[in-house]
Amino acid sequence: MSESLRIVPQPMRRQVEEGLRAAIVNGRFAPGEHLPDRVLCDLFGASRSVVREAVRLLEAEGLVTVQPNRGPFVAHLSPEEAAQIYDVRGVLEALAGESFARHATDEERAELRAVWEDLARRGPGATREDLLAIKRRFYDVLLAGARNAYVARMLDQLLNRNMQLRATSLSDPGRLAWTVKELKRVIDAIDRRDPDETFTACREHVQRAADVALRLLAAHPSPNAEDRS
Amino acid sequence: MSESLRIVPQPMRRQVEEGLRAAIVNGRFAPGEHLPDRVLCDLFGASRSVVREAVRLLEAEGLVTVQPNRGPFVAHLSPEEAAQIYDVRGVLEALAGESFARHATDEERAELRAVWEDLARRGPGATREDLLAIKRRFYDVLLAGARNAYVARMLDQLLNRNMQLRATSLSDPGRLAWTVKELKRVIDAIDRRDPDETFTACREHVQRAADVALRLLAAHPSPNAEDRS
DNA sequence: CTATACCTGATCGTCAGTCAATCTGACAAT
DNA sequence: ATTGTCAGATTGACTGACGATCAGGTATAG
Repeated sequence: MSESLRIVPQPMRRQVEEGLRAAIVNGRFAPGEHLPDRVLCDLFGASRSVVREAVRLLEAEGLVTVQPNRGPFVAHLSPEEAAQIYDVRGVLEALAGESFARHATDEERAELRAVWEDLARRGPGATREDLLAIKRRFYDVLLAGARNAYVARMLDQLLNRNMQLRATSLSDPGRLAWTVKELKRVIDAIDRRDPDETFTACREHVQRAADVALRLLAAHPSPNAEDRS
Repeated sequence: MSESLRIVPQPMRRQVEEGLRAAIVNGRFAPGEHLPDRVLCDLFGASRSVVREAVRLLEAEGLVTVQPNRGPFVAHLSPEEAAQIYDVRGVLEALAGESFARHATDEERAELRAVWEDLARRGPGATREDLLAIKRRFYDVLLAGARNAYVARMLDQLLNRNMQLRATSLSDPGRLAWTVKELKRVIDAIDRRDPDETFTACREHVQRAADVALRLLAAHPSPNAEDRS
């Protein structure tokens, strides 16, 4: 575990990238909104070069779509895309869990259980932000113990991509209790050092979350979906 | 299936991006090689802006690593990274197969089987390029029938990332016969409309390929691995 | 002879300005 | 109502420039 003490300069490009990503996943820009270079430039106080490079990265992540000669737009999330994302999330999270069950240290297992207990203590009065923060910690511990940088990177992207959906499904009353129960199955399988059961438990957990989220999405039919014919 | 007749301009940025990616995965640049902006500029006849944007994308794909103030280098592939990539490939390919078994049309199933038969007809005298081309067609058909753009994009990236390894493992004598046999299990499961068995068969196929590739990698210990202490 | 200090060239990160191509929207003409 | 045209805005791409940073070699001190 050689901790790198090297300090890495944070280029302005990365600040713009992270700022823009945060603004999108937190909903400060509405889906479909137009983000011309000009406004991004004086919003971040950067030149067009760095803004354009940052936008390219977010385009590769799927957070913005760039129409030729029209510029970047905040990406929509269609129900079909959402379902696809949940499918991929399912197998990646399952792999992460399986890997965690194989490779994590005892400390990491204990920490994961601690995060779960933190979540289980929450009553129905917990705010969305609290729940998202705890879930984020859960993922951080899980991915750290999984010893696989690729699954971590890809899962991060997918979690960003459907952040809005996660927020709405987490606010569904009664979902919290099910989440806690499903994650208990994951934790227990991990403690039993049972990778296969962990895999299955993780995948089914995501599948349940997908069912809730997609049901809500069908009920609330796409708040800002100007469809492009 | 509304075919879009819209013509899309191919920006110069994309040409540079694809050209550079092809050059790297085909081994025209050695791992660890330094690719300064300057040489890329007059190699592609483009300006620094577009070269830099293209390099950013390849950095996000993991094909190049950019050291601050030193520029882009062709990425190395350590044995640990290779193993991680194969793990992720396993679950993604399994998901693709499972999805194909669920959603593909009869025509697509027939085409997948045709590609497999094409592969099975090859004797041990087949060239690496031929085998890679057939395998590429197999993936194209599989991903098209899986109806999931995300798994397609991510799997594409991973296949590019470890192209060198795939080439070496495909050239291993006797590997072809095993590949054909493993893929037959996949095809048969698909024809039986058995998503679960397809999932397992795909994942085990990738696992076997990983075993061969990583064994070769351990024998041929990293041809160009100047390790950075 | 070794080790430190220093200098120099190369490269990156960023910026500002320019130019052509293209899209949008409105307005005019048929 | 449809078509044609024009002005403004925006993108795609290029160029030149400047300071900051790093690698490598050279000179100097011990």
